[in-house]
Amino acid sequence: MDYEKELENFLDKDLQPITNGTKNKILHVAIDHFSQRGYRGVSIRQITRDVGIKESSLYKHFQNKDEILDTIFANFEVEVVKILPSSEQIEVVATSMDIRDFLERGLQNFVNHIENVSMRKIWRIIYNELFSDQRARTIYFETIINLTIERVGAIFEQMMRLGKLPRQDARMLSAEYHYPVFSLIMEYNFLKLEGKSTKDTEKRLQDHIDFFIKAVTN
Amino acid sequence: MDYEKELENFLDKDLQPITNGTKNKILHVAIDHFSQRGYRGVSIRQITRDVGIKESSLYKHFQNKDEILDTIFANFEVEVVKILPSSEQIEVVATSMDIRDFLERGLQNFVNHIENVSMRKIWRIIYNELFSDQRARTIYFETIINLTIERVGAIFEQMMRLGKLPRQDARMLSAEYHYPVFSLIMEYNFLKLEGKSTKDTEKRLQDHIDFFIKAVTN
DNA sequence: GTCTATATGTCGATAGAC
DNA sequence: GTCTATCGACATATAGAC
Repeated sequence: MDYEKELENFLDKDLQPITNGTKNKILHVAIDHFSQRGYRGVSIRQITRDVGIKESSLYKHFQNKDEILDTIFANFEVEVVKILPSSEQIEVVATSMDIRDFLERGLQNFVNHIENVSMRKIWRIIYNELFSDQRARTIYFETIINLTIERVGAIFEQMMRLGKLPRQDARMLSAEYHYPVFSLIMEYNFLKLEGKSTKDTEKRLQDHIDFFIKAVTN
Repeated sequence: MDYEKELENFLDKDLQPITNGTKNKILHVAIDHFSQRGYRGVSIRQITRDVGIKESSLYKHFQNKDEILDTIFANFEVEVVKILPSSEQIEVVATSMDIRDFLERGLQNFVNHIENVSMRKIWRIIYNELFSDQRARTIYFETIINLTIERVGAIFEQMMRLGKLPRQDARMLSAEYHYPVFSLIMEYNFLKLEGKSTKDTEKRLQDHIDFFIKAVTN
């Protein structure tokens, strides 16, 4: 179960697949270092040393240090959007699942996503750069938080129409569900960072689902 | 109402008041810079330039760069503990207030705290250094999150004994209340950083209190 | 696309005069 | 407790040979 996946090949910042092995390796090494010491705390020297090339060679693959981070963020955004329900799925999901199945399925999707070591590292980079990098802020607040709340809110709304949920402000309800989830995910990421057990956090996530369903359905 | 306070004088890392004007000014300038570009992103040169002294003079006040951050964190911890209900207050608070008054009073305490510009900047430093500084992690997760949940949980428990709340897991309830609050506070801090309006966030905080009270009392 | 060599700048910290 | 002057390390990035 603790089988940990890794992204093998990345996309470049224009979302074209990277076939060059060295370029892929640069990204792997950079992700590893950035996630541990932050973008500013990592030098081109350290990256190229671990890749096994000289500093000047790196500039054949990336124009500058910032383009490496750009590429990492582009890959992250592609992956993170995959775990959200798409607009086309609203109808079928709201019809075929009850509220508990839906929430637990969503959580499981996320757990699968975060079991990918590369993804978990990029999550840390995002947190790390929130205050110093506008791109990280945009991904976190607009893509992760707001888009998630909005998409799930649309499903809640459809469930209300189908009588599966009492009528109320669907977006607000989605926010109430997700804010604790985002906090706990952050906690989860930090515990993983320190190699500690995440069992408590996983239990709290489960408790939260229970609390939420109880609060929402009576 | 938008009168913004500032901490005038700091404590040194052993919590003794700092009377030296230059040393206080170094801390003010350092807080300002660290909060904008992170600890690593700020040089001693930049700090001393804005203080109006030479680099070598700074070392008469602090042994090294890290001791500046140490001092900032020590001051923050002192201030942040002040907004939590103390163990002695549990009894009287649980007796004299109902759940809504208590939550709104707590929120108001926090808003007062964060209206202090210095404090808000140090909040940003804490967020910024969460992944790279163990001290920041400890303050955030142990002092801010866990201690808050625990103290408020104790008050919830006492309210349950007094019949002001239905009996249930008090600590879990406190966590359910606080996780959205922490998320929204983080959002609030980022909006302030970008000079944007925090009205939506304040409304969501209010909505959350309403949702929580409704969920808890029926 | 890799290398050697180097340009140019910034960093934290110290020595020692006043 | 302020200053001038400086050290040694490390940063990003480029030129040009192969």
